[in-house]
Amino acid sequence: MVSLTPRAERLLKALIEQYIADGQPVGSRTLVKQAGLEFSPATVRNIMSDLEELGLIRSPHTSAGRVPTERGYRFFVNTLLAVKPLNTQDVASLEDRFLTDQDPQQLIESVSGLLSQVTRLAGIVRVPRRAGVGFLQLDFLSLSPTRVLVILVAQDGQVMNRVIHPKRPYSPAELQQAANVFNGAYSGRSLEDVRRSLVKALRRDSEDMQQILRSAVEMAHQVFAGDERGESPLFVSGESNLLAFPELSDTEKLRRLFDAFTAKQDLLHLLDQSMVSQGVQIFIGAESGYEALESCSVVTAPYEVDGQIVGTVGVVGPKRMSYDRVISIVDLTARLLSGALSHGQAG
Amino acid sequence: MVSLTPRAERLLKALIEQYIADGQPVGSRTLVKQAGLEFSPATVRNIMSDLEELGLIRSPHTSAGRVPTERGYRFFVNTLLAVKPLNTQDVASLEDRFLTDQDPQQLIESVSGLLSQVTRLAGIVRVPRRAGVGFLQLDFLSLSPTRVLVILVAQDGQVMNRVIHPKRPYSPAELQQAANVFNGAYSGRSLEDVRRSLVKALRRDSEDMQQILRSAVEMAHQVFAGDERGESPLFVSGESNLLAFPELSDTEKLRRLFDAFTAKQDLLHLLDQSMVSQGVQIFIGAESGYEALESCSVVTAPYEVDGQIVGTVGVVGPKRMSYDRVISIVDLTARLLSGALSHGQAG
DNA sequence: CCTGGCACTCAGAAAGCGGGAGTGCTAAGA
DNA sequence: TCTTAGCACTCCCGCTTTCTGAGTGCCAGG
Repeated sequence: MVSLTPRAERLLKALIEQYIADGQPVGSRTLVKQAGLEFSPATVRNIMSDLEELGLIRSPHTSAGRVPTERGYRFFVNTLLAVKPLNTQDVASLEDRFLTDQDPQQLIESVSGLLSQVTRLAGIVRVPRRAGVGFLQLDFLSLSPTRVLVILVAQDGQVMNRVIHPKRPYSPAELQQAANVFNGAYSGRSLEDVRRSLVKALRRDSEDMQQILRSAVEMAHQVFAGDERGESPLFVSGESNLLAFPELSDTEKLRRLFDAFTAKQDLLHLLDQSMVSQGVQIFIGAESGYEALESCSVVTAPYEVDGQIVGTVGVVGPKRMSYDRVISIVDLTARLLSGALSHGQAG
Repeated sequence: MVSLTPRAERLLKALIEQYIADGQPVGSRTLVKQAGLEFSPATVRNIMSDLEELGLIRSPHTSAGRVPTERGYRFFVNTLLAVKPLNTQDVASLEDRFLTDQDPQQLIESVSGLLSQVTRLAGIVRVPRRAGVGFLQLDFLSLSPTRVLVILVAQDGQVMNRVIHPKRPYSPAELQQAANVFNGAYSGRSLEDVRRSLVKALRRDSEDMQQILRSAVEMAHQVFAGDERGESPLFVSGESNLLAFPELSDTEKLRRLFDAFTAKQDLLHLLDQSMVSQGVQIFIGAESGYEALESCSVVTAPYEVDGQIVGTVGVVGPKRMSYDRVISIVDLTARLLSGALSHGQAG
C-alpha cells in the first residue's frame, strides 16, 4: 500500500473530488483556487508529479491537467473517502419505498429502478435463486379441459405459476386430490430437495404410485423445469442515465456496455462474486475483469433474508461517480431490502 | 394522394430501398447502376427533381444524393411496398417461441425480447389491462402469523399475488373458510365487477356480513388496490440495438429516445391508439406526434384473446428500417401471440 | 523546501485548400 | 417531346496549417 504525506493526500482528494464534479482534467491553478490550498500552483505541480510517478494520476496529454487513474480511485475509496451519512430526507424517501405490501419478487425487481432513480446511474439487482427456498404449497386449477394452471408457492411468499397441458382431461376433484397428496409429501422441504425427489420419482415410475400422484409429479416437474431454464435472475434499470456522461459516449464502448446489460452474463458473475462477502463492494474499471465494464465502476451490496445472503443490489456508473453518495445509497438500500424481506417484519 | 408515373414510382421505390439498405444519400448514377434502370443518370435527375417538388425526397445539401422524406416513406409503405411473406425458416423460428407452456403474463412480456432479437430493433409490448378479465379464484396462504399471501387467479390464467399484513392473526382454517365464501360469491365475475362490489361492501360494512368474510373482502381489496396503482403495462427490449444506427447517434436525441423508453408515457399512448383498429399500423417519424420519436418509425399490431383486442406488440427503429420485413414479423408475432393466449388452444 | 518566472508542449478551434460526388442547365439527338 | 451527353457549379469532406491558451517542467532566487 502506498503511503503519502498528508499534504499529498489532501491534494489527491481535492483533485479527485474536483474531477468527479466536472469531468475535466484538473490543473494546478484550478486546484489551488478550488480547494483553497495555501501553497502555490508550482508546489502543487511538484506534488502532482510525485502522484503521477506513483500511478495515482496521469495526464491525458502533455498540457492538460491531471486525471485520476484506477489506482488513484482505488486509493481514494480505500483511504480518503469519508462516507458521510445521507441526509435525512434521502433516507426518508428511500425508506418510503419499502413500506408497500408488495409481492417480494416484485419488491426486489423494483429496487433496480429505485437505485437508478436516486443515483441517476444504472441500477442492478440480483434476484435470489429459488432452489434453496422451502416449498410451501402446490395448487392445480383447471382453466379449461386441456389447460391446467399450476401455482407453486415458496415459503418466502414467492409465487411461480405456469399453464400446462396434460395429456388427458382431469376433473377439479382429481386435481384437488393430486395437490393434496403432493403437498402432504413435500410441503416444507426445499425446492432443490423436491426437485431431486421428483426426478427420482419419475425415473423409478413405480407401480405403487397412484396415477393421479404421478400426474401431479409430472406437472410439478414441468413447473420446476421451467424454473430451471427460467428467466434471468438479474434486473437492470436506468441504463439511459449513462448516456449523460460524455466519457461513456463513445459509440462502440457504449454498445458493448449496453450489450452487457442485455446479455447479463458478465454482470451476473460480478454480482455472484459480490455475494460471497458482506457489505459494500466496489469494482473500479478493469478491476471487474470485464471488458465491457472497463470504463465503469460498479458498487454492490448483498442483501439477506433472515440472516442469509440471497442476492445483491448495485449500481453501474462512470468511474467518476460520487462514491460517497453512491456507497451510502447502495448500502442503505441493501439493508432496507433485507429488512423488508425478512420475517417477523410488520407491515 | 399524389399520383406518379410508373417510372417515377419505380425510381422512388428503388431509391428508398437503396437508402434503407445503406443509409447514404443516393445519387442518380448509383441509382441507375444499382437498380439496373434502362435510362440515363440525367433522366433520373429530372425525375428526382419532380419527386423533390412533390416533397417525397430531398437533398441534405446541394451536392449530395437524395434522401426520402417522411412523406416519401409514407407513400412507399402505402403504395409501393409489396409485403413479401417471411421465409419459412423465420416463420418456424418464431412459431417455436410460442410453443412453451408459459404463464401468459410471462409469455407476453417475453415477446418484446423476441421482437427485438429477430428485427434487431427495439421491441415493445403493451400488456393487457386486467380489469376486464374474469375472476376465477382467490386463495389465502398463511406465511407467518402476521403475513398472509393472497393469490388471485384470473380466468385467463394470470396470477397476481401479494403479501398482506392483517391486523390480527388468522388460523389456516379461518383463511380457508374466508376464501371459500369469497370464491362462492365472486367466482366468474369480471375483475372490474368484483372490484366495484368490494368497494360497495366495504362502505356499507353491514352487520350481517360475517367477520371472516369481511376480512376476506378487506384483504382482497388490498390486492385489487395494489393492482390498480400497479406496474407499468409496457415492456421494452433491445433498446441497445438502436445504438447501431448512425442516424440515431446524436447524443441529445438518443437521450430523449431512451428517456421515452423509461418514462413509457408517450409509447403507451401510441400503443393505446393502435389498439383501436385491427392490423399492422405504422407511424413514421413525426407522425407519432411525439418529439422523442421523431427520428424513429414505430410498427405496431394489436393482439387478441378470444377475438377481443387486449394489447399491442411493436417495434421501434430508425425511419430507414426494412418495412416489409418488420411488418411481416410484427404481424405474425401478433397473430401467434393471439393464438397462444386464446382458449381451446392445445399445447 | 517553497515559489515566481519562463520556455515548451500539445490539444483543439479556426481557417484554408483541393478533390470529388452530385447537381442543374443547356443543347443536340431520337 | 422526351432523352441524353456535356459542362459549369456547388458544397461537403478530409486534409493540412496556423494560432491560441492551458498547463507543464524546470530553474534560480528567496
